[in-house]
Amino acid sequence: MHETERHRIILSAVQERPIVTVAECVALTGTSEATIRRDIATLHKAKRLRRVRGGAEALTPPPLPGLAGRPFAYNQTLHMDQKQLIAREAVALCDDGEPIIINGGTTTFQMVHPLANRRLQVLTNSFPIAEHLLKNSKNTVMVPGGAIYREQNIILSPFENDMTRHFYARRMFMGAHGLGPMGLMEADPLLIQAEEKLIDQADELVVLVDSSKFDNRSSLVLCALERIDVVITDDGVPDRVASMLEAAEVRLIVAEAGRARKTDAG
Amino acid sequence: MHETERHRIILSAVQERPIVTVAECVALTGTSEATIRRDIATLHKAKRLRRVRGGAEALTPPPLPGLAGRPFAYNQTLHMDQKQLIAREAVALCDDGEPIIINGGTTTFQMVHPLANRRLQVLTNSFPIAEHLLKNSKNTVMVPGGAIYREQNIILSPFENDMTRHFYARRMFMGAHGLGPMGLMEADPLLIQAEEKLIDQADELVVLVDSSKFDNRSSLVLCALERIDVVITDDGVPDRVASMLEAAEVRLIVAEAGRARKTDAG
DNA sequence: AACCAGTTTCAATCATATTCGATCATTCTG
DNA sequence: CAGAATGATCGAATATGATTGAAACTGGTT
Repeated sequence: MHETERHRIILSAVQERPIVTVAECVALTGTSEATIRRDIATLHKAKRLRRVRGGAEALTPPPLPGLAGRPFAYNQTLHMDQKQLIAREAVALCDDGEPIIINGGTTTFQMVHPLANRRLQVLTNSFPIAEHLLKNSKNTVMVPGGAIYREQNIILSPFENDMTRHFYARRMFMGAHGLGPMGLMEADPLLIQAEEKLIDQADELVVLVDSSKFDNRSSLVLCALERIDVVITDDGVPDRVASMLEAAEVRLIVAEAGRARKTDAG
Repeated sequence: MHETERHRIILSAVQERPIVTVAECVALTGTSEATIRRDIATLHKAKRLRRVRGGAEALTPPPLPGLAGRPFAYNQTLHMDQKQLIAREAVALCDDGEPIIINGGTTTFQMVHPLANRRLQVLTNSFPIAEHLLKNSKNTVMVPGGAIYREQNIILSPFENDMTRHFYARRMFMGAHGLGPMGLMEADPLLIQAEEKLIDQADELVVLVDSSKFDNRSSLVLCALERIDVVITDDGVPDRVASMLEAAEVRLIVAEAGRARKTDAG
């Protein structure tokens, strides 16, 4: 067995489990302990894994997750102020008691704060949103069934017949990776799949995008502009976008910093 | 068991409760006190937790203005040691890669710690279990769809056709309110409903009950003894119960404190 | 408060088991 | 046959578990 082949095996093994022992690698490759040690040492120097006593572990950094999911936590920090303003407008559209759907994403996640003292029926495929609303609010929280994807932080079922089909909401709220003349765009096929399951389950489709999203392009188009009912964005929205939306008969809400928004909920 | 595995388990445990004792960690990992002390000292120096007399506490003070599930949090404190031992035996039954079902409950919740460094496919209707496994392990986590009930901390769908029907597991693990000649008993109708949905979706039905449960009576019988394949309990199990289970051809596993359990998994 | 048992927890030590690193013999490849 | 990769061996380094005496905490009494 060649060196690179062993390396490939070791690396794949180390990603399957939290830790692989030298003995396991020996069994896996049919070579000797000494060789495996040498391989692990090499891979360690090449920063492809971390060497620990007894074996090796994946390089995936400190597993101290405040919120589940690293890419999610990272995105959290971008354009926070705009996202919060936008989310506030979104929640302001809702009346207590109403059923709504919140699709996963970092922008929609910001809705949890204005939702804290409301009483809605919320269906969400976002695990962090469900978690937060459950712990910090009195809203009714529902989730679709399925596997929980760590990276995207969403719950997605491979099956047609799930909880989703039985739920019909007043509004569905979703973020997006981009918004342009072709329509609503996503970067991740998994998100497309998740959104398609929910998109027809509400009267009104409300899209939350901060103005940086108008420049984003992506190969995956979720739906045409005409399918959208409302777009909420910040005051950085260019005129061309505003008229594009108007042409498609999309209601445009611009969330501005100054505007005092009463939550109405009590 | 390797150092990093223990660290993972200790860190996962410390996030669940304001404090974990050395003894709890010993039970959780099957190692000695000395080792746990050394681990805690190491993690303390690495600023991953705070060392206190008797054990360790999380750095992030209290994440709980404890809205989520008070009765749950309360039950958490009862018979902890037995529950942890029992849970450890339960996890020891599983092989990596296997699909299993974990029904919600405070005893089954303890399975999350030995599961921390395993790689199984876990379907659970318990929101806290899903949350913890998602954050502190690499297991595949799946949930059924439905509303999340705060008091019981479970996800329950009113509909017949959900995710559940498509999942078939090697084993289903569940706790119970009581176990007697009539069979398995629950106190809460909601739990009965949740359990009925899952009970037929696995080869083997494994029941986790500490010995105090053998005295409990309740009006709601979930199933007969004969339906159960394995019962895991602590060494306080009375002889009459042991023979009762034997007569019903139920395999009885007694979790004992001393027994070192090697995880064998990786 | 201060004191005193009794208990629990801690730190240090040592024996043992495991793992590592270096060395050298062997095998493979061209 | 040369050169590299691999396997085996063995002393060194490290991790672990048990033991033990010191230190800290507990509750009750004066």
